[in-house]
Amino acid sequence: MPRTAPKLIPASQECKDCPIRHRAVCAKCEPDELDALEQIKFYRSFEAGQTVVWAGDSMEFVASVVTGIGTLSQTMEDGRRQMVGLLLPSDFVGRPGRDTSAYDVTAATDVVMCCFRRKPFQDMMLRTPHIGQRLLEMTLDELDAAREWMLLLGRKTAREKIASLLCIIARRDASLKLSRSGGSMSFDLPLTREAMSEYLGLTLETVSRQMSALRKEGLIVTEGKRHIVIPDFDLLLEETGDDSDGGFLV
Amino acid sequence: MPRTAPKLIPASQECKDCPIRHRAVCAKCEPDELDALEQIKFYRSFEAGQTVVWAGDSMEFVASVVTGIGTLSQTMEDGRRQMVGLLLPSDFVGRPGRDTSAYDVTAATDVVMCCFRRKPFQDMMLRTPHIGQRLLEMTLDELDAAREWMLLLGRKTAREKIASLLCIIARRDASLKLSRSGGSMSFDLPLTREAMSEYLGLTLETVSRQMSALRKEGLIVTEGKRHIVIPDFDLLLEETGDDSDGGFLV
DNA sequence: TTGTTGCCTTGATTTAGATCAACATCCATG
DNA sequence: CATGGATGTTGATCTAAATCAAGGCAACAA
Repeated sequence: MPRTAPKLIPASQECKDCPIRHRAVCAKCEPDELDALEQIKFYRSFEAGQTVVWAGDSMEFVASVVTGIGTLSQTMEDGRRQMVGLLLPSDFVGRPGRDTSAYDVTAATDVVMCCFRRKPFQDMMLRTPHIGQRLLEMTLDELDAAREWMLLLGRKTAREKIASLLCIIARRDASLKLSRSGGSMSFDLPLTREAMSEYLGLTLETVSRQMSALRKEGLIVTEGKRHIVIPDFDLLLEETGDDSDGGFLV
Repeated sequence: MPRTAPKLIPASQECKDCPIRHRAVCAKCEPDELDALEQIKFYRSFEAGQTVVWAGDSMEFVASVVTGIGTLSQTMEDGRRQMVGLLLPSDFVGRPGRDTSAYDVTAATDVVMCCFRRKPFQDMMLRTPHIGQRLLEMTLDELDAAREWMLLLGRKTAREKIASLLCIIARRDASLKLSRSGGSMSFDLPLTREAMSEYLGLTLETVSRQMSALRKEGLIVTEGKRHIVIPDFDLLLEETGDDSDGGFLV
């Protein structure tokens, strides 16, 4: 599938003077622009499970995830919940021009965010077109990801959903590029079974059962509840129902 | 839900000299920018059911829908299909910077598109920041719509899905603003039962059954297969499972 | 007029995943 | 080191939607 993977700015283009390299917003920043960003920037950290903002609450900043993993979710009146966004390091949170959050934003693991006060950030976007251009790129990538996710929600079986989620996390979690060797890779699942079920549009029981099934068949190996080893990534990929080429693997 | 409705540019800001008012891309255009757009613009029309491009095919233009309704769909190897985008007049098609279509683009009704050659359009975006800004706005709106759609696919019942789709079309189809009177409105369904099922992640039999159920209960009235009358919009809205305020109703 | 074709509807049956329920494991804490 | 709460697993049963199957109806062509 032709989904474009979120582009990471090559290290050579990062803002070296920037204490944290918030690649999301200042990939091409000039010194004066960087100064301006510094002026309106602050950090916030959240513990695993903590809510960053509730849907409908006012949000006086936009932010970029520095470390950890967050989620965006929608809740129906009767409590049914669907995750609609997964936030990984360098992902952008918040919509310039909107002053309340459209979604519940939650820290799945401990999270550090680099925040920018919203109003001055918006002003800066007007003066600095490449920030908007970068944001457009990122938003288009997110839209592609959302559409891939819609296929998963609408048409995949529970087994395919689980395999897809594991492959998505394995692919996107930069931390485990290191622990990859041969066809095998391993990582810590950043999501509880409940969070996985909210991601996939399933119940947590079904998630648990399918995880057990994949384990029994040797497609995954678990160490404790959360640590996952994928002995053969291509084998797991075949269970996702996606085109064999993997499409958006980069 | 705080989804922002796609913003239509007020008539006062439209390009009066532009034969079709492709509001999507030239809301604030200066005369010289308008000229540049005219240079790279052409029209194409498609019959209902015709495919505009297949996923993976090269697409040498980006476009704005002038009239009619189109769809974006993804297909799995075994033929399972999921619609991932609905294109209504003024919606934008194609991704600047990408030369092949990520999705099957299909005309649901007869469609006219205002196309711009991709390369020059991209060049123009670099020179003309407000086009990019407008595109960012539109992409963020689409992302919100996609996330609403994810909630529908992941968590709603068949009945709620059908009610939601009818409300979405009723709300977005500008043509029927006119046929609204009191709480009732009516319109021609632009989708076949099969297309509805691809939108909703259901089978066409389930779509048909739920339509019949809503008809029997008087929530909708049908004239022929395709013409729908909604006697009381609020009553139908209650069947969608969404928050009572409707959220993104404008 | 009589096929033929494309949509749509309805009925009978099956099934994947939900729901209800019990129990296991792992910590953190008094 | 017992206690309690959060998290995860597994089993039994139920059900919403899928699947399989048969027709209906309008448009159109021979």
